Amino acid sequence: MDSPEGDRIASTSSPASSPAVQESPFFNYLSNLSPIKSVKASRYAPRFSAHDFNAPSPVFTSPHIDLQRGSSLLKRDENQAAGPEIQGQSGRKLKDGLIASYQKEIQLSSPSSVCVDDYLADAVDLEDSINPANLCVQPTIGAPQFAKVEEANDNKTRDVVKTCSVRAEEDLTVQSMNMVETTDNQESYNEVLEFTSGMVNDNVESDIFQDPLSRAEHNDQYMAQNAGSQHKKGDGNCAERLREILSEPVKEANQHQCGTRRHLQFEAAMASKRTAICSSHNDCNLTHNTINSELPSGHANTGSLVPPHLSGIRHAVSYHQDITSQSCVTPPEFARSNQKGGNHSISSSVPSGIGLHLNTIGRSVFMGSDMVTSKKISGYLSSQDEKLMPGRSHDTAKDSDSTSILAVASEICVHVGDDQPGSQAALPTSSDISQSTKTLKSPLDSQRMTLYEQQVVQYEGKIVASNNADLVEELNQESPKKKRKKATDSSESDGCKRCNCKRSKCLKLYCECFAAGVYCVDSCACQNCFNKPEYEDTVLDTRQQIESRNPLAFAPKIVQHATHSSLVVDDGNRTTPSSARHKRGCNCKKSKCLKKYCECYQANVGCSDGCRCDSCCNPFGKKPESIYESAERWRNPSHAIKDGTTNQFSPTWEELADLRLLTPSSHPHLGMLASSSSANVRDFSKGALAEFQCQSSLQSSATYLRWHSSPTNLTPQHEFGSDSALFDILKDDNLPEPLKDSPTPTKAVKISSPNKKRVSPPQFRSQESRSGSSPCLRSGRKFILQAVPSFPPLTPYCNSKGSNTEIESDHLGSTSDQ
DNA sequence: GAGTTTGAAACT
DNA sequence: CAGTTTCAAACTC
Repeated sequence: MDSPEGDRIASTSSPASSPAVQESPFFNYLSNLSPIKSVKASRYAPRFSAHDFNAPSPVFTSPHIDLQRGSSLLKRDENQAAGPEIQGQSGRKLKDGLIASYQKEIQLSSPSSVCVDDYLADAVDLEDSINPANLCVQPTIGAPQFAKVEEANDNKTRDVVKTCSVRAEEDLTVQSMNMVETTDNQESYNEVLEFTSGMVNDNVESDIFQDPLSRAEHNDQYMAQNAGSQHKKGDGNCAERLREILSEPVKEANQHQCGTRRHLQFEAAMASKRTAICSSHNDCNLTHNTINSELPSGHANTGSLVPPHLSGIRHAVSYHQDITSQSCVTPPEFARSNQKGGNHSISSSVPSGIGLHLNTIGRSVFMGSDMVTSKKISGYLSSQDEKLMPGRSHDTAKDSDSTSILAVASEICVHVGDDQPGSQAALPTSSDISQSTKTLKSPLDSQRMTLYEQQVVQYEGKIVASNNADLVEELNQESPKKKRKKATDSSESDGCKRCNCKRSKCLKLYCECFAAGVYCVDSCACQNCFNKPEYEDTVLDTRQQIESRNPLAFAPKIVQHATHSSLVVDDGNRTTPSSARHKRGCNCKKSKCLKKYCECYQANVGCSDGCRCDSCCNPFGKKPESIYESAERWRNPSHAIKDGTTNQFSPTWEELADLRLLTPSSHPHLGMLASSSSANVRDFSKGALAEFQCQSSLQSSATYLRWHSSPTNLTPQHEFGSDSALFDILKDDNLPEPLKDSPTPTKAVKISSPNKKRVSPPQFRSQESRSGSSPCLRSGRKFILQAVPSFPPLTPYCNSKGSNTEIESDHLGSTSDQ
């Protein structure tokens, strides 16, 4: 795993490419990967070629390594004209030394998003920030510029433009690369390398990252001394140009130095936004300077490591490749990913973590690779941006980028669905979204894509947000007058948040926009709204306050339980149609989880034992009835009537056994039988389904009872599959009897009821004591135990994910063989 | 569109 | 931590 990276580094460490190295097999290998014919050969054209988006073959299994490696290789390929051999070297040392620290920072910065960040850390990758290949993303941002450059016949003009671009690059390596590009002789390469090396060191130790202007000047000096005349010419202009362009951004640069990574990303996003403006003035390449200028001093030394880079324009393409590499896990999706190309750049923002104000993603992430899409959309958006969002849509690139991101996100959603069938219910229309995104028209899309972004985040962290289904539809509803109407019309598309806040100033979680991590838009009907870019500081402060109370306050409410295998997902299990669950669970008392008052229902996910809802009839999956409730219901069938459920249930074990057949099972042996019934269920309309499930609520609970009452029975995977916690029951079954008894129900209940309102087990225990060895009691105890880890969303998701998944899969394997 | 219902968020 | 209040979305008319 490491060897490729190391090899690559080693190979690139000798940019001069000594004959020995060049003739080495490894060098040949690298050459094949990214044949660099000539320094000046087709500098830009190749960048837009389709192969730029081809992901490296999944030679290596490690996502992380692959990401870096693949991205670097691709980047090199993309940047073939830029002398890739050099690109990595200048920053190599810095990168190697900082990767660890960066990842560490990521982990520390957002406990809840550790998994996501960690997962993306590589993708976001230092290499990306260091790698000159990032240049290949520039065209994405400043496509007009590059087109201009490409069309320019005057080499000097082109060089000047490029040099300016180089100046704008925060990555010194990039600068050196461009310098190299403008230089034909090998000596210049060496000089550049030396210079770059020095610059890297300087930047590491100085605030040069924070001051693009000084950097530009620095470069100017250096160029004047070391570079050719054309460089001099361009450099001087560049410095001035930079000064002009950056004057405003720099003013704002140091305003926000909260130091939190999330904040940084937000800043970066804003910087990118400003950069987009610059791009419109053919100064797109200054973006990263702007970004850097906003980096908190604390991050200055690790400038290239700071996520803002990731959300920068340049990274779009290269990062998309990273994502693509990730997609190698699912080859079919991988191909799709490639098609989407830079859309994956959205993920670059993902590392932001849960708290990221997601609007910024759209701004910060310039979709780079999806040039075609961007261009297509930009034309349309440009005509509407100012119309619909005069204060925000400063350039079409931004929106087009966002739109592309949306498409990417949707694409990723598809991945999620494929990768994790369990998410299908949570993301029922991921494919639809993908299609819908193709026709996105409104600039609001860029503002409202955050749910998709969330999905990306969730995907990265095995967290899946629902609510994306009909977002596009609502997004297309542009009339502010119909805000409320829209929300109603798009009831299915609960993803879109157009708040109507009157008293919260849109700075509380009451505000759906704020809660979703997006700024309010003009279409919102809110009053006295502070959730706007103008009040960025206020928003961020408020967010921090809220997060201080609840670190996961801005986390997606719908989480993908990583434990769910395909066994559970597609079986139409009424109780748990999907592994996606509401993070905290609902607390419905009257709506029976049949209305959008219920967050679970609203998210199109089933209730789980994390919910405290009463009389749950959630058509997407009812809350597993506690053993106590089941027992109560069993003892007092009238309760079913009281709850609105029919009294079809007869508390006899025989009938329960029959009822069990009605519960679709993911069990390999039961699945077919169960699927038939589940298929019928799926044919029901939603309401009918709800009713059906409501009526069968007892059946489900009965199933539970039956399972636990008959240890020798087939494993109740279909029920357990819905919730990883349920597998603990099975695990418990495997425990020696003494161990089984050891966990006290009290403890279990405590843990299992994050909201502290779940049914307490004491009653059940009393029942158990009465029943003695009754299977029912036994199962009840187990159920309580299993409920312990039921919904651990408050803990870093990935922490328990892996182990749970392993355990679950192992257990499934073992139990299914039973 | 106004008023009511509902449940999450915030507060005490 | 439990109860209460506030809030805004969802819903009804």
